[in-house]
Amino acid sequence: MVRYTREHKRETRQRIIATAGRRLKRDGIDGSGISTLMKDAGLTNGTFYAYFASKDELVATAVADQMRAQHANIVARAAPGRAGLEQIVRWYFSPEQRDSIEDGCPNAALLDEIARSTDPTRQAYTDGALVLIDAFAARLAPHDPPSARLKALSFLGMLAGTLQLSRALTDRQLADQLLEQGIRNALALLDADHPTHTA
Amino acid sequence: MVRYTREHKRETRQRIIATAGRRLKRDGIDGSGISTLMKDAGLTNGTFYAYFASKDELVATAVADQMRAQHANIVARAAPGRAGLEQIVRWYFSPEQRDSIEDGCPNAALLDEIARSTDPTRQAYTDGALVLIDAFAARLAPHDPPSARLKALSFLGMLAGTLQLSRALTDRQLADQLLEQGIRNALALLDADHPTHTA
DNA sequence: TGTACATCAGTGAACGCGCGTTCACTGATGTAC
DNA sequence: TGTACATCAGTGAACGCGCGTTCACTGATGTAC
Repeated sequence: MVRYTREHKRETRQRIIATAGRRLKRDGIDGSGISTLMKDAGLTNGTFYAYFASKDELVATAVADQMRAQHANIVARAAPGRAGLEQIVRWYFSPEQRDSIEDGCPNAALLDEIARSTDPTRQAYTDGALVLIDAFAARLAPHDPPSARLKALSFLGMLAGTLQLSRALTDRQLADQLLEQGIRNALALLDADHPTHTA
Repeated sequence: MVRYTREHKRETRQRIIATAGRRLKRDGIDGSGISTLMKDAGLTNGTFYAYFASKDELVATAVADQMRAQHANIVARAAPGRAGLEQIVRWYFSPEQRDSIEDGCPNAALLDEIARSTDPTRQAYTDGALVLIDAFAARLAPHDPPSARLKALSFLGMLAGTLQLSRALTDRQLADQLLEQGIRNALALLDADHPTHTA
């Protein structure tokens, strides 16, 4: 077994970040302890500080990683133009993605906790969100992406809030209907003319 | 001083619920301890269980109270029809309401934590949300409110998600621009034709 | 009206537990000679 | 090539602390006679 190599340690670190991302989305930031986070990665609590200076640092790193993964796996893989955005919307508002919080969108799972977090975490989130919305904007206005940035940003907020609401409701049928309504609203927003942000 | 009366105890209970609502919105559910919640109401931790069977019960009660207050203070006081909804939107997306989390909207402050909560809390939230959206629907479609329920529900999700996002971003200017874009999107949603929910 | 007693809102210390963090230690691996 | 040693990923117990919850107690108020 390869152990005392930089590669091994990098892989272990990456594994901690990835499993922490899932756990944080599932149980929340305050709801996830170091011991649990390390156990998820197959390790004990003691070795945590060989990888991160504090829980805060792991949280910020995991949030950044989750946003990056969201971009790489979902957004960057979608078709160009409006068709890609419609793909994303339909995936986003599917009952499957709503019900699998661990594998789902970090925005919907953590947004209000991130707003309460320390600066490094909020900064990591902001950086990740900017990458996401640039990819949205490029599909909204291929000729002039910057003009669509605000629309892309509000689009992200709408997606996350609607999904959170669908997750919070105890009335399953209503929650499902909300997802369908979310698709209609999102498509309408995409098709609406957008004013340039200097207007 | 009046002490050993039902009234006194009811008032104290109401005070705990009200201050807890503010604290929960500020620090989150997992981030607020019993001692702090009681100290906020001018009491010590020991007497908590004379008022509530568990933290869970207080959380569910405080969420219900916050939703009720949101309805009574903001929504029910708004003008009838579209004008009232526009009032609400402009208040909701004002920088003041975004920056005063304690006094602000419980949906935006707690939605993802509520989605992770126990059934009583999710039920309390759902009940409160239904009252809110019925008031929205009555203004969206005064002639036939039920036809506008889903639109009203998605409207709530959009409001909460956009506000959360504006709170999470570290780029203040972008966060402010998002609020303005939120107003535009919300008004556009209000003005769009809505299909009946049976269509 | 005055006094003895019952009521009960509220106190504050304690319970076991898990938190974030620290640290002495282990033992498999890599390296030097 | 074989052996002694250095390295270091990982362990597991412990730190002080705050958590949710329990409980014996206090003392001001209300009630009975």
